Amino acid sequence: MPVTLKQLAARAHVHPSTISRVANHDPGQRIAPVTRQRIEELLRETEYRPNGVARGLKLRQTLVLAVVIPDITNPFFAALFRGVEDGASPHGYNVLLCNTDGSPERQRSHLQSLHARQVDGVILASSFLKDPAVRWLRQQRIPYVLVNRYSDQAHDPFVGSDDVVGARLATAHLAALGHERIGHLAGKATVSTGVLRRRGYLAALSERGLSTDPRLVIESGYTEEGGARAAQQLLSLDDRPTAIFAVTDMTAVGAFGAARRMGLRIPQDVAIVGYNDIPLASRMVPGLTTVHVPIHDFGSAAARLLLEQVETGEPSRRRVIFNPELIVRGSTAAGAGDEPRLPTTIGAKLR
Amino acid sequence: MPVTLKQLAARAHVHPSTISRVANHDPGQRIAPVTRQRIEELLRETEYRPNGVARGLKLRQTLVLAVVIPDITNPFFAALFRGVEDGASPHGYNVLLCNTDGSPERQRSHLQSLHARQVDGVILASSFLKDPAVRWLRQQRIPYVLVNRYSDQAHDPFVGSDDVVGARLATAHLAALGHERIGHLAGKATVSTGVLRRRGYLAALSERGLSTDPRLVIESGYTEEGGARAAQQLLSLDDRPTAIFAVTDMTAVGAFGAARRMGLRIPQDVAIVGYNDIPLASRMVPGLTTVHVPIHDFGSAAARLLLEQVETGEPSRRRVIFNPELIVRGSTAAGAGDEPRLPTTIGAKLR
DNA sequence: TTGCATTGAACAAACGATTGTTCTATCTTA
DNA sequence: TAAGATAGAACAATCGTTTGTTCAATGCAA
Repeated sequence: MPVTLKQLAARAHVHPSTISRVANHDPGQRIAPVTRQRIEELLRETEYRPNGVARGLKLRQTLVLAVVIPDITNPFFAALFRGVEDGASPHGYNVLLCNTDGSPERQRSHLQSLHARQVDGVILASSFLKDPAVRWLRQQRIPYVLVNRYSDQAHDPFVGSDDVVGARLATAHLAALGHERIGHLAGKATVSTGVLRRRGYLAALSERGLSTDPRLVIESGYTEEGGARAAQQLLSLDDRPTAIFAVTDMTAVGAFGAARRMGLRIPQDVAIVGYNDIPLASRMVPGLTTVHVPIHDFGSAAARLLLEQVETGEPSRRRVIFNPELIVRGSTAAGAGDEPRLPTTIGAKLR
Repeated sequence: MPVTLKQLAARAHVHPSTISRVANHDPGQRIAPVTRQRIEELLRETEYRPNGVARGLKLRQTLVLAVVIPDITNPFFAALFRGVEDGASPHGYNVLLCNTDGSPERQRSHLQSLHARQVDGVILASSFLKDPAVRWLRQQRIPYVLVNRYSDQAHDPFVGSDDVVGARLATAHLAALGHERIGHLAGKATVSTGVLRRRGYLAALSERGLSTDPRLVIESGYTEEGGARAAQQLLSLDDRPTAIFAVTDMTAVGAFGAARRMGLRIPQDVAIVGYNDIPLASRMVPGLTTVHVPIHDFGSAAARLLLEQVETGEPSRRRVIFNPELIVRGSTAAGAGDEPRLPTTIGAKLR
């Protein structure tokens, strides 16, 4: 068992509060220099560390944050988590990770558990539009930040990118390549990214004067399996699209698989664009054209916004929006672009 | 603020301990049925949940576990974490995630922080051979389980596979294909997987009567960048190897990139085998031949072993060893194997 | 020498829950 | 009816820290 204040107090023949004050450099109370030195020596010697649980109870601050996401095996969320940890860890915080698999019930139950544990704040990347869980967080006065997906309630603190712009970028790119039938693997109507990226897709089409055949939009969700299923459906149409904009890279990966299984070449028979630019995107063959967003920065920015609230005690309504950026790779550029463009310096970050 | 026992006690005109006993179904004390009902109704109505921090302090049990790994963006560790969460979550545990980036200092500092937080147990997948941190865990009587890597101290509880067998499988496969110069991207000499897989590699070579040219073994570490660097070095030799066994899939992915940049075809010019069978392996083109281990099961088995210790209060020395299994894909099988074999049913798990 | 600051440390009350012990009615039984 | 058993609930200590308050001892000035 770790040493406690009381034990140290006994050894030093002082009151526990005196030890506590020395350990915390309490500015409000004078300690005799000689006593201070004696106690500091003792603290070093015994490697005293205050019990975090007791501290949490007394101070109502646990130094624990939580990240709630659909699934950590999705590389997007893995990178996001690293961003959060890298942002929070230097401030002494530890981070709990909760996977919801997209289930509102699991999200709800995780949040309740986190609340009972008195975590200092929650970073939520699995929220829905009009999510009751978000209302609940607000009601309970639990500091929180929404990431990537927002809930359409009055100004939640949020970190993400402009999904409409990103989706328009992707779709316009396909149109510029001459594609006239462009399909969309859509996210869910209950999730902001689903709605907004679909909106961006439609906007780009109408800006180009292209028809918006509703059969070209199929809901795929956000998994590889969903992407494969939806892409297969799309590519089985009589007049199948020659290009597909997928709501995320993982669904695009599913589309890759489906196209391959159907004997279609990428990009000659069907061009594919994803969203997020996860590390996997650049490693696909051909490389996946996608909309780059700074995933790691999402995480660290969210951590900043959250810690801000924790420290001030005030809820924030700040939003941090990053600019999405189109990265063109082989999955849309025929010919030389068939292979991902590789940097010549080994170890350089692939895009 | 969540409602407390004291507040409920005031509302129900009873003592807090009575509420606590009802809430916990305390078998040691009789509660009048009428009182019980009244209180149960109150608990439901107010959605009372005991404060986890206070509970942790009193019971010396926080219902929090921690997973310590090098890097969650490595798909191997992401899958491992899911296994742990899936194993621990149904028992009411939340899980902290700590990334060390392979640094012993960061590992050490994380463990100390976790100890101060009184986590109930630690799953450590970043340990070194003769790791002082492991000794420390043992000394502090913190329940722990080592995963994937072991530390060569007396029988730590451990979950993993037989690395020598797996590496021999991989290397023998290459030899059976006729390769005579087989290189190895080796892990570190300070890590069990590094030592054991190298041993398996050497064993397979000598069993086949193949020479063991020391220049064919280059330490790559466990990152993609390290794999790329080491592979480039290996493939620049005058008489370069025609096959490479990489210590992990991520280093194999690095080797893929290096080979490509050097204009070498896989598997015609150089065959590559990895280890772990991360999801990415089956998506490479060509598919990566690799040694399959049940990563998710590693995690859930580790959770089981850990909870066992937590609940009995006794340290365990149990070891769970899974059988590694060779998965042959296009990166070693020329011709038809050039493309990964894809299942016909969409949504089936790719191997 | 008395009185009053000032210094330095002890005291004590939380934080919220758990649990062994004690207390007070009510009920049995002789 | 008095004594003892029993049911049901209150009491109180505890987990380890933090922090406002009190207290004792010393110093200084009048």
